[in-house]
Amino acid sequence: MQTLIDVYRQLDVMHAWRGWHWWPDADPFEVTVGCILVQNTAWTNVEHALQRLRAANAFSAAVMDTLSDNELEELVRPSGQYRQKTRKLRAFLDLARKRGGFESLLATPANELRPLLLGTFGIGPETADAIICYAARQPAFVIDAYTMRIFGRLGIGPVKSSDYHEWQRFFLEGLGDAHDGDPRDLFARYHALVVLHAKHFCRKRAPRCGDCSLAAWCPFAEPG
DNA sequence: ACCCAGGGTCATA
DNA sequence: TATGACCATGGG
Repeated sequence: MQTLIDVYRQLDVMHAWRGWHWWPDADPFEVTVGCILVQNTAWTNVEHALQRLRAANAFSAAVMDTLSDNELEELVRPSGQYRQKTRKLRAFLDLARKRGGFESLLATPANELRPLLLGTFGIGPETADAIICYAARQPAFVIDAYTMRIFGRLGIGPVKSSDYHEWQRFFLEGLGDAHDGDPRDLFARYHALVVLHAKHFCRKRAPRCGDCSLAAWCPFAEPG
């Protein structure tokens, strides 16, 4: 039986050469906006929206707040569900303002920040954890459809369940003390690798993951 | 011409 | 609590 750290190391060596890019260096507000825009949406579409926001110089809570609904909708349109997402961004901006600004909000400790985010329209468990992990840079393990798909196929985790917090508990307990160093880095990189891996190897309709080293562990892998 | 993507909300039973 | 409709654009 493979531990979660085993899988992590495997993913790490598999994708290190690929030159994967993620968000750690990006502006926290841009990351936050991306977390909301990417909901059930292909990342390429989000890129287009981010591009437009950049061109409009809308990447601060203060500036975005001055935009009308119509202006914001047009900027965000390529990411799909643009009216919903405008509402969601608006709700987040309201929260930030109530908490003394964006910086102040993200500086709030995770155990206090998470409920605040979850109480905001358009922010569920995954988006909240993604914001805490990648924008606020505080420890949070993000679970998404990819995570459950990959590990479900590997036969690891609460396989029969699709409950977010069951999966999250499984990872937090499983990683527990098995790592050294800052858990923020492990959590952030782990989820990033899962997403990257799934994009390349684990299509939704495919019965199992594609031709990767994890296939050796997959119970559905064809005998080699 | 489909199929679906790094979810979340709301209505119904 | 557990499903299902709905959101909506762009890439494969």
